[in-house]
Amino acid sequence: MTPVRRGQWQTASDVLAQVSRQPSITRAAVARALRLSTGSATEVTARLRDVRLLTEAPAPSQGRGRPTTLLRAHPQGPVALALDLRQGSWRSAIVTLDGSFQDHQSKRHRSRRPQVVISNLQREVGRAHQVYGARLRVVSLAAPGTIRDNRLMQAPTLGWAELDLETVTAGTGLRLFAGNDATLSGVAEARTGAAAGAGTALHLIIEVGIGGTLLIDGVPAQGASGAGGEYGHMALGDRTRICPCGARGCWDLEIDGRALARHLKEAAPDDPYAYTEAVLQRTDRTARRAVVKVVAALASGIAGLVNAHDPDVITLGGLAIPLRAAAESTFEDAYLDGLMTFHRTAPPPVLSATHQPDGPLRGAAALALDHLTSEPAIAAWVAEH
Amino acid sequence: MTPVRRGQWQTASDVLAQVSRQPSITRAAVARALRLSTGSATEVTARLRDVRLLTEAPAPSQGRGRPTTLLRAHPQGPVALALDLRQGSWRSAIVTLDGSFQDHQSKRHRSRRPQVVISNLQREVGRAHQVYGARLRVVSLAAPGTIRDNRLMQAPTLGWAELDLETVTAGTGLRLFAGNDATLSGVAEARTGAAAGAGTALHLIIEVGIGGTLLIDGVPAQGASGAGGEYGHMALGDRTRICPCGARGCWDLEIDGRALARHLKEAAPDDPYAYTEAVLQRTDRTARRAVVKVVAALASGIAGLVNAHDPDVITLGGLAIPLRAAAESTFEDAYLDGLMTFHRTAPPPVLSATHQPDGPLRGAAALALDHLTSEPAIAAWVAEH
DNA sequence: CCAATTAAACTCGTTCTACGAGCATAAGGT
DNA sequence: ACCTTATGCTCGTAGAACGAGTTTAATTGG
Repeated sequence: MTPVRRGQWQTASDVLAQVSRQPSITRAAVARALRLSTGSATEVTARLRDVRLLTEAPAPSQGRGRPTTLLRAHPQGPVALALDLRQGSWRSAIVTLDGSFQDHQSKRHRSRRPQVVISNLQREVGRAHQVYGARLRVVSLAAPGTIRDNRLMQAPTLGWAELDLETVTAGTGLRLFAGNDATLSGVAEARTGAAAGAGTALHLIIEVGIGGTLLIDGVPAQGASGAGGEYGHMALGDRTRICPCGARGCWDLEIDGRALARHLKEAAPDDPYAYTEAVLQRTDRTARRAVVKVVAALASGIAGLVNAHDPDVITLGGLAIPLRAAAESTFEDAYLDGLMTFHRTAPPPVLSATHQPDGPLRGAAALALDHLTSEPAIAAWVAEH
Repeated sequence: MTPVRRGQWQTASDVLAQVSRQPSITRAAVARALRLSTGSATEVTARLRDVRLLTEAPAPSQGRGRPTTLLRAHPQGPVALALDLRQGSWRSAIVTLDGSFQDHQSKRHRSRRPQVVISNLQREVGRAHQVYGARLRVVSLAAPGTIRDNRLMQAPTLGWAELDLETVTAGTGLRLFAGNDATLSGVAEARTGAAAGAGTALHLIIEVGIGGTLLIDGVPAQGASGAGGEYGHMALGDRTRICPCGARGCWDLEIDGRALARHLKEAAPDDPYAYTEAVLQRTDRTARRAVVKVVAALASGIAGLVNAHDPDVITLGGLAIPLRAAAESTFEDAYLDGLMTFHRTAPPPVLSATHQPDGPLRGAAALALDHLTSEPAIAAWVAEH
């Protein structure tokens, strides 16, 4: 029997991780990045070719010297299915080892009943399973709600009760990675978006309430059961207000359409997202004043999180971007005002997310690829070939 | 020339990490924990003995079977110097690879002037350098203040201005790891204290204000420049109050002696720590009421952090322990009240820190050992022998 | 158009870690 | 005394990665 040596596919795994993070990276670039000798590079790529994980294509020559090759996913290599469940629609894509999407599609929900939506997802998993067979290794799913150990605990946007998401892959034997959509869009930003390369990044996204995640070297701090990142439920607001989450004074209630409606003395909106967009269109002074209050609450909350976590960069998504844009100077003032003095000389930049609508799907794909490129997954794949 | 193979001392490093975390662990236990074959265990320990990193001593027999050996630090092996700078005193200890302390001492400051204190630390480093020579590899320092890239940015407890801590090891060529005392005591808890084994742990300590850290697998989330963990400077409090840190509404101002004094309508205390202890002694209703308010602010803030980070466990240190004990039911109520509903069925336990006065020094030692047991450090040590 | 230059790939012998299988050893139990 | 059990030791084997030397495929410049 072949001895399964500790670290047997270590370098191979590192190479694949590089490839998945920087699609169409060259072999020479990988070798440089991992400080591999040319001999080792030759050997490891040959091995990866043999087991149908990578293929090589001649790279366009870049000046003098022997041209290098582009590392691509093998046409018979392993794939993952990434799913993004949204309020009004869902998306799916097959991801290959080089991080590229195939069969990318987006469909509207005909019914929003959990059973219907989940069975649509199941059907998609089943289809991918049929088309790709043993090449399909793992399914990852982004969902708009609090997720704990692959269970959807609360999803106010969808209006769903607690729900086991494992049913999506039930019967296929495929491993599922379910994650919060805000968390996963944070992963996308930290890997290939506005926070790329940051050691510590904070991602915040406003839709209904605020969600987000702290990312350390591109890895989200998901907590004990994966339910981390509910920054909207810290008591940064008015303690007399009760949040649907069960707690009081939640930040959530200060920074979205519900807060705008309160400031405008209007009834609580059914769809706080659309309501916020509508208020942002208005130019009257009352509306502007409401927006300013919300933006100040957003910025000072962010400042507190900067004090707490000292990130290299903060990325904003969803309504946080237009909100901030609508009151740029308010944002800046409240942000600086909330920072500890020593942070003020070089405050971490607050950037707009670059992956906008694709964030959750990209992030889900990234986590799936982390799994595909892990040593055990490679070893398992090799054992089958 | 010997090829420096990737992962050359990988297993050796793993073994040393085990030894440093569980002093007087047996060789057989290490082999089991790392899933090493007996052959590999024999080989790796022999290698570590050869390079003077470990020694073996016969272990007391534990029932049937051939008795195993205890792995101990080699008497000529590498050591680290751990320092803990406090308000009224400082401590030092030499740490060996098995995590045990030698030359543990504690001295009061004669003067608290930065120059005097720092030169005392320098002298201690110099002494250790003379006594241990090339065996001394690294110095780690815990300090009560915000630390960024080995600079002390603000230290309200000490009353010091910004200060470069690198001077402590200047001239010796030794690498310094400086860290916030609350962060380091969190490391101690997560490694060998009340949060041992927790994947995600939150440590909070009240002295003057509140400090702490989020720990993921025992590693503190220190942020971009190491200044992370300032949870006391999130705006959980009254926005009209200005904090010495420069921000407003800081949680800090709600949970220590300053808050108690406000509630009691007394003047802001010079020494909020001692003041808190004094108020905790009092049994009159006014004092009790003030304590209750502070405890509620503490507990609901903690609940918000639980929502945000979903830790397995929270550990409390410093005055947080007697404060909570003084109003146990208030704490419990406010804690549960601030949690999102789904957390309430099994809220993460809030435990008292077990390392109490030694926390920062233990944590500093732990981080120093992380460095000593790292592959590059081992390779460097081996190259010299 | 043919060197010269350059960067990268390939070949090969070597080193080193870790493995597994089998054997040896030191305790407790009968 | 002999069995059982847990552990340590020996040894042959395999795989990964290295370095040095060689080859290859591009650009550049005469």
